[in-house]
Order: sequence, then C-alpha cells, then structure tokens
Amino acid sequence: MKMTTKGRYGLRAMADLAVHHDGDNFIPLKHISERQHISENYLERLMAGLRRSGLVQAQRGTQGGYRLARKPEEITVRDILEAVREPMALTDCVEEGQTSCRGHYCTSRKVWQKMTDSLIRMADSITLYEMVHGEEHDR
Amino acid sequence: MKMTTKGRYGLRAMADLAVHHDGDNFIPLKHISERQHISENYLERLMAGLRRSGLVQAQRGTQGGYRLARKPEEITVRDILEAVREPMALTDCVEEGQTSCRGHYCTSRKVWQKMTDSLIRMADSITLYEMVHGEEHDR
DNA sequence: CCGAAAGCCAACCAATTAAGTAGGGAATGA
DNA sequence: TCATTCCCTACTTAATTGGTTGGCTTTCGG
Repeated sequence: MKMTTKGRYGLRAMADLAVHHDGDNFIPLKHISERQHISENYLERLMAGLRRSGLVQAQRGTQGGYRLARKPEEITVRDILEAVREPMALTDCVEEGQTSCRGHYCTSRKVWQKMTDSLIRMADSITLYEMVHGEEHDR
Repeated sequence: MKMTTKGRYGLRAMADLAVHHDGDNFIPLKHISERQHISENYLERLMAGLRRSGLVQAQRGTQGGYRLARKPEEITVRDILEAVREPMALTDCVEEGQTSCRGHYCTSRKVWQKMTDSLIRMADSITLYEMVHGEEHDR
C-alpha cells in the first residue's frame, strides 16, 4: 500500500510549477528536474500525463516549458494522481468497472471499498493551492 | 497505491477463521487454504505474523491448527494489516519514526500524511465482526 | 513408543512491475 | 538556421512480489 514515484514525483512537479510560476511564462522541465532532483527524462513522462489530462500547458522551443493550465485552487491532489496514473483503487476488485470479484468470501471487498473511498475523498478535498500554502484546518 | 496479497490474503484468512470457528477447536491451515484458494505455504507465512501479533493462536500436532485469539469485535482491520506487514504509510516519509524527509520542497509530505491518516482511521474503525456480518452504517 | 498430522522456519526462485536511460524527432523563437 | 525545448518509443536495470522447496519440531492417538 505504498505510493509509487509516479504519484510522489507528480505532486512535487506540480507544486514546483505552482511555487515558481512566473506570470504567463513557461518553466522549462530542466529547472524543475534540477530543483526537485528528479531525472529529466523520467519527469518528462509524468508531464505527458499531466498535459493530456489538461492540468498543464506545454510550449516547445526556446523560452518553452510548462505552466499550470488552471489556477492552483482548481486542481486537486486527486486530479494529479489520476493524471500520472497512480491508481487510487487499493485493489483491482474495487476498480472502476468491476462489479464483483470471485463472489464467494468477498466480505473483504467492502473493506477495500471503504478504504479506497476515504482515500479518494481526502485526495479530492486537497487543492494544489492549499498544498503549497500549507492550510492547516483539520478535515 | 495498491494493496499487496499480504493484506488481501491476511484479511481473507482472518474472515475465514471468524466464519468457520468451532468452539475452542483449531482449524488446520489446510482447510483455510483450500476454501480460500491460497497456497498453504504462502498462507503459513502470513499466519506467522498474525500469531506473533497475538491475533491468532496456533496448536501443533494432530487436531492442531489456528483459531482467533480474541473476539472478532476486538480485532480491527488495522490490527490485521499491521500483523501481516502490509505497510499503512503511503510513503516512507510518513512512516513511524521519520520526522522529516529531505526538508526542501516537502509540501507533499503533509498531503501523504493526511491521506495515510484517513486510511488508518478507516482501518481502525472496522472490526472483523463487522466485516463478516456486513454492517452497513456509513462512516 | 511410534508415526502421522499438523505448525514452524529459512533459503531459494521466477515473474512482474517500477524506475531509470538512450536517443531521435518535431516545433518554436531568436 | 540553429539552439532550445517538448515529444515519443524502445530498451535496460533494479526491486518487489508471490510462490516453492524442504527440513525441523511439536503433539496426540494408538
């Protein structure tokens, strides 16, 4: 039940973009990669997911790079995790589309469902804005 | 962020013990393994963890096997997951003992902490009894 | 006392997945 | 036109998971 680097790096990259944004300018991946100590090549793949999900915009060429496509308060942790393909479902049997697993003895399934739900609710309730500004009211 | 077989099998084994308990008698691993379609050898290792954590009692020899060491209402999902070493902390940086990770840019850490907490709270609130009796009040 | 039925345990192995690397292409702006 | 930067595919390595082998010990019935 560990987060993979996809989720961890993805969140850090987005936080970096939020913190170092500079008007409408684009931030080259190289800078993020250096600040976050994440291999540029690997980060690139994560950015592809973030771009396809419409969380960031990219610009090629000189002065190119990435920037947030929406305001930080309109991007949730869940958005990010799904964009980088960090699966939120704790088991395959509670995955989207799945209705029931092997039937017998799946009392466990209800437990995984509840735990997954609570995870998703939490990820949904935290925005990138709150993340970088460290809001502290309990949930 | 997927559960491993440790957690999944562990929960199923415990549910099996709860459902098929038979007074003070012990249930041989073989039966659980057959009912749950889990390799006996692999299950064995999980039972070792459950035993060390005091969730089940074992008895060797003829008529031996396993049985719950406490009442199902006194065993939580969290107890089980920890006993089989399914880590509850979503990242290493929110693991027990860790106070801070690499310092800079660890805005993410607070997020992982919150998500881990919500997971643990949920796992703590579900007992084996509720699990096998399918209680349905929302949490 | 003997032997079958169980649990106990350490070492090993295979398959899968995660993580990281290499390298070429295409757009963009100075 | 050239340096810069994103874009994409294929490959490689490392780690973890899931499972197996096999021998040992305890216990109890006969």
